[in-house]
Amino acid sequence: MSTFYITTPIYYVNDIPHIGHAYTTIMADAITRFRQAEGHQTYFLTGTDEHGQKIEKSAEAQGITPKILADRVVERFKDLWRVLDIRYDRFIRTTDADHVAGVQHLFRKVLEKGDIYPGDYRGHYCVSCEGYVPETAPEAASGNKICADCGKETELLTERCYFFRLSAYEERLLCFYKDNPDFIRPASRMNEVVSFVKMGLKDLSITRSTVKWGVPVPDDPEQTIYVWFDALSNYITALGYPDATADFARFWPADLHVMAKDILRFHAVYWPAFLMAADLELPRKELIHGWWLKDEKKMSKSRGNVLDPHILLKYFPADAIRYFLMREAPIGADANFSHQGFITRINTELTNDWANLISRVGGMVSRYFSNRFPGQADYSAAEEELREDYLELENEVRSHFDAYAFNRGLERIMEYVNRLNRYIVESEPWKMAGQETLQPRLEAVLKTLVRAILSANALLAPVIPRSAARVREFFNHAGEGFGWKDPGEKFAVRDVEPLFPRVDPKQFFAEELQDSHPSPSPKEAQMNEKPQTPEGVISFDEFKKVRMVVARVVAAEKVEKTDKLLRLTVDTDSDTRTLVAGIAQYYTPEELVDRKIIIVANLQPATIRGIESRGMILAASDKDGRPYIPVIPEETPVGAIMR
RNA sequence: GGCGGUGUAGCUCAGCCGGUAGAGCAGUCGGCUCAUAUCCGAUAUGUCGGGGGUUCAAGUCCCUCCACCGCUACCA
Repeated sequence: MSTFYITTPIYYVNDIPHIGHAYTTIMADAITRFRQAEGHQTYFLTGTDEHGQKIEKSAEAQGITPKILADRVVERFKDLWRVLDIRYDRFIRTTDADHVAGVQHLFRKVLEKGDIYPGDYRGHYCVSCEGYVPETAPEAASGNKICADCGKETELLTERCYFFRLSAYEERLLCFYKDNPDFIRPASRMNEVVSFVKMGLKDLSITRSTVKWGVPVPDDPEQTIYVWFDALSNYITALGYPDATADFARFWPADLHVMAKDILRFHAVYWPAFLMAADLELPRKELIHGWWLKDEKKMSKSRGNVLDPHILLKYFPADAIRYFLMREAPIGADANFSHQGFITRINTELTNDWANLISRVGGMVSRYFSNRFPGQADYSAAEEELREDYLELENEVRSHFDAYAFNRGLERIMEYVNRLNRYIVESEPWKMAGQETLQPRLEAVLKTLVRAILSANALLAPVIPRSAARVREFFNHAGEGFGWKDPGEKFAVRDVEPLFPRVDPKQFFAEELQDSHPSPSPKEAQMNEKPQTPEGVISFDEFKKVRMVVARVVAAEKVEKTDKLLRLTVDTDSDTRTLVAGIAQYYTPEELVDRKIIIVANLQPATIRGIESRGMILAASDKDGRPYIPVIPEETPVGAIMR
């Protein structure tokens, strides 16, 4: 029997589960169920990443141990997976003893091989946050980086740690990508990976002495193993690595790692390199999906636009959420989540088309045959056509699902559902009902509909398993595999109950979005007929958000190795700040010094050419992009606000 | 700047190896009554981002420009 090993990332317990976690996990679950229906023996792994400084600190803040903190969050994940009908084989935690042992073994093995070596890590360390900031962080005038969390300057720190010899794997990785062009799906992501590796790989520091909450380095208890070496290893330790367990032999290498695009590099570059270093086989494929956006923006805790699946679960069954997420988003692209879109999709496709089809067919079988077919059906070409259409549908849907294009597959299934609804209207069974001679025809029509429903139901089952099981119950059919369903000529059915009760959009928006979602998207606001400023017009309040002040240029210099950039130091009265402007081709530093200009003072800082630019200079721009800096009357005080 | 992607009906998107535009939703009109006020049919709207080129024929190939997005070591 062929096997299929699939994983989600392990989720960081610093965050409580949200729709993004749900998306990845539902996708993996649907794929698992699909592979099962195809006859594969599957192993589905998910879990949590529990180590690291953030956990250490937030546990400290709550006055509990990191493990207790993790235990609590883990329960929330498991609860959500239970509610969403996620059927995993193992929920691994990086604090599991076998994982810890496995990571240590892996570390030791690569160390002995020589691809892990001790060295010094130099980084920009934030004392108050007790952590390193990334190289991409903005830089202060002193040359030190600025910590994104607290805004304080960092200091350059050197600490002893272990490095992984990632640089040695550049060629081998590129070869691997070349030989396995399908390794990363969708293909566009593969290009990103290849170009990243081609730019050159630096060795990776994989341990920390500043972090205590982690897997200790074997024989060097001062050090703990840092995030990625620890976390990625879960995919093999879950199967029993380093022991030659039956699971490991049967399921490794993984057939599919599913993840969101933000952790692509770690899975597509670091992970294969680690495995090569350990002489292990590489995963076969990695499926990268996009993000769910809210109001066109990435959901984030700080933005407060995170979508909690529990709100939807109050109104809709888990299958509705599963269906929507799989149906709505194209394979690798970001998708926008809107409640309006959600309700419309569920009400039209699942309620009106699919559930109502089942309801009307079930109703007729009950009324006209008392739920039991006599077995005297008189079939015509129309019924045979329905069967043939189904077989064609199944081929297409399976190949879509095989390519993980669930949106396409589900779309095709709905076409078939529409086809069935049309068939009912065309055959007009209610007109046959009263006529004795047409009973065999009526039986043929309804039976064929039940068969078609059961068949389509099997295709839907990986995505909406719970309602699929109910449909099987309604029609007394146990088989979960694919194919044209034939329960026999004399089969009996049960009474059918509503599958996806209609949710009234008005009620949903009135009750739910008011309390739980203080800022509905513009579209939804319009649905609620709230007043809106006309397109292209901003309100006075919106205008007031922009803080423009008069500033005096204290110093100006060209940014080295650029043609267009000037680095300006300006005095705004309340502070002195640096900003970068792309005006060097038209203005010399000399003519700007001491001049008064207008700057946007509350613009989000950006790092340009390694310089943090806090604000932007206001200038008119002609169609060629040439800037014209307005002249400010000499007597204007520095710090004056424009309005 | 480099590499990649996207730009098609009001909205969300299909359109493979080129043959004079499609679906769903929303809108309008009509039909049915078995069904969760559900279903079925018909129907308006598009210079397929702009410009140029190849071709008998181009959303579909080539060039170029614009906008937006992703990765990345630079024009806020």
